[in-house]
Amino acid sequence: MGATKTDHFTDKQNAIATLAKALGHPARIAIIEYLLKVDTCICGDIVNELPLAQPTVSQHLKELKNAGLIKGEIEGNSICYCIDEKAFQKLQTYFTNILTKAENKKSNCC
Amino acid sequence: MGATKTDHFTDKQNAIATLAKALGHPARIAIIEYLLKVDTCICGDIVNELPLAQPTVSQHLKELKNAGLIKGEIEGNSICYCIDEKAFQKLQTYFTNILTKAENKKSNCC
DNA sequence: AATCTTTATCGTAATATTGCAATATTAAAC
DNA sequence: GTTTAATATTGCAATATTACGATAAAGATT
Repeated sequence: MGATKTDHFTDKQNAIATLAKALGHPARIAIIEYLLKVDTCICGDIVNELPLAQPTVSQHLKELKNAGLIKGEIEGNSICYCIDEKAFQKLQTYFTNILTKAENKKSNCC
Repeated sequence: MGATKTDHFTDKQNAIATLAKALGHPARIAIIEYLLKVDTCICGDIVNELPLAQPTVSQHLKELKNAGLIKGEIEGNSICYCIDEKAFQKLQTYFTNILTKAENKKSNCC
């Protein structure tokens, strides 16, 4: 035991959970926010922005990339990391949907 | 080590990360979706809906409650669990904001 | 009051995550 | 080709999460 039983849930449920999980750490939220703050995508100074050691930041970046939340392209000897809008679009649509459904229920509910 | 360094990040970053983390498991996504599906909030059969043992489901419910994503009221000898819209509102607003910012950046970017 | 039903808690095993020092890799700069 | 700079990988310790059987708690039913 200890491992998540992903095969018992739908692909959609697993997909949303994966995205949410990747954002479930303040360092990764901070990375996303930093990527939005800087003007261009050529941003090789993420490490200096965060209170974490370089290998730790690298690992967080990898997780965000695996989840599809950011894209990374090699640009010379540094790397150009970017927000991947598609993933955030998915999340936003999902939550909008939840709110709509919750609103409709309101009448016969606590 | 192994513990998240929450004190190095802003309250807002930690708050969003906490909400995202709570949704970072397919069972908890499934619970939210089930709560939306049933007509009323008096729903004592969440356990039967999930492919997990009762203590496991109870634990997931507790985590969702701690994160503020659901509310639970004792209703006789069963419990009335409900979506807490405020938390989902926060998430939706957050992602809308991210998308807006990402859109503005698009020009001078990959 | 004995029993049933529903939910929570405890204890514990298996696994995953977090964080970093040390080291590797790779391309630019000299 | 050697050094420098930026990022990735490895290995490992500390901690957290996931899952469940056993048990407890508390109101409902008989």
